[in-house]
Amino acid sequence: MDRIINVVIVDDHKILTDGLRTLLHDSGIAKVVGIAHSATECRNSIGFWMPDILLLDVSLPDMSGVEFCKELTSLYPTVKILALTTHNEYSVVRQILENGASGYLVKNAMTEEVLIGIQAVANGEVFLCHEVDLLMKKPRETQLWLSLREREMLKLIVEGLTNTEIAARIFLSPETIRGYRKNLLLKLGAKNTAVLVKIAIEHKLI
Amino acid sequence: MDRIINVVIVDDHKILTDGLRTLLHDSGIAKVVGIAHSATECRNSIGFWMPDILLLDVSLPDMSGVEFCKELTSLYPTVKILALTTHNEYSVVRQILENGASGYLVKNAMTEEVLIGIQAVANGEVFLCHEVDLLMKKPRETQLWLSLREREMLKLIVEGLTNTEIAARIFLSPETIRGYRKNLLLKLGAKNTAVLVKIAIEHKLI
DNA sequence: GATAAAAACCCCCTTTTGGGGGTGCCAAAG
DNA sequence: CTTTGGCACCCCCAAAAGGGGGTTTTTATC
Repeated sequence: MDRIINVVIVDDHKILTDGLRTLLHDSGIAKVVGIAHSATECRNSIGFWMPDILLLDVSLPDMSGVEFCKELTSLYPTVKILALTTHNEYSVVRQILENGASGYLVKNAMTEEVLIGIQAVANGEVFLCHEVDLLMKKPRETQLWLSLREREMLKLIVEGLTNTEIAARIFLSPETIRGYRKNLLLKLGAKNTAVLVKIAIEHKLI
Repeated sequence: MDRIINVVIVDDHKILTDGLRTLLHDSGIAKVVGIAHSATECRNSIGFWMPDILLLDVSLPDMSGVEFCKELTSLYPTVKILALTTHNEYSVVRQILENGASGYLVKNAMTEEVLIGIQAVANGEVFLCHEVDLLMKKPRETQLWLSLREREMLKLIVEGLTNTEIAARIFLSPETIRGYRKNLLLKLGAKNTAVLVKIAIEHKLI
């Protein structure tokens, strides 16, 4: 075993991608065969690169990293995706793992963890960096997790729609929307819409 | 001229700091004499490091980068601060430059721009990366800029306080708060509080 | 086949917000 | 010396949100 692992990095921070390329190269375990700074760039070259591992940032300039992850795993099932992001929010981790990622690293993890993670994922394992591992092991009740409908509702509330507008948009009774809104306030422990929006954005629930 | 420039990096993303250290070293123009992953870490060693340039991320885990920049420039006026961050928001750039930074780089700038920036700032110039330079040159009317009172108000609104609560907190008439609230909605082009909070957070006005 | 959770719906009543107007004071910039 | 912008204040009234209670159906999961 232990042949060199081919890696592609997708992240819009050129400083990070350039630095990481050097680091991986110097490590001897992996080689960066491609770098993309957006989903589009990646889409154009991935078929040619065909890496073993794809390091993916969730905050891409042109589309949601979660969406892109879903797209990649269905088009290229042999390419393992290792999320490498700034967020350590339960919601983000869970969403990207549900969409086909094989691992999750936060950017302030140790550099060695990146190497360990790449090797683990290349061997078919699922890898979570220490910090995220702890996060996922916490009892489920303490985590913020919303149903599909609730997330949809939250998005529309954050966009500033009133109950009646939301009702018209998704063909439901305004009373139903009111119910969801109240429940969201309760679930997220928000006093009013202002705090609700704040929590939604901070926890990347949208 | 052209002696090697001593640089310190303050950023909590260890992957970025490690990569950047290698990049700067390889460039031959600068040397990383210290790395800190938090304001506290930096505070403990800066007196010993005494670099020419300090690369500073605004989103530190333990305190606001803007505050920390202010602190550093007053304590160590000879150390030039070059902000290196993810944000290209007018408000963030303006605030950090007002607090003593000598330059501003966004993380998705070209790696070469970092080198150019470091050299420029070391020569006593003010350096803005291309993207930010364009941003600052845009006519002032198109930029979001709030007065001190307005920012204070916005913070309290985002925290979920009602007009009456804010009034009680800062000893003003509830009608005054109402006036500010209306004006904020107008200035930021928000339809209601939900959108106001969203814009405030996204543009880092708080 | 029970249990639980999500989804959709309803009423009463109070508080808060938002849209529209308006006033006056003071300091800095032109 | 006038204009502009920040700051503080006021009224009316309609719309929206929030606090409290409730019901039913469907859809998983055990």
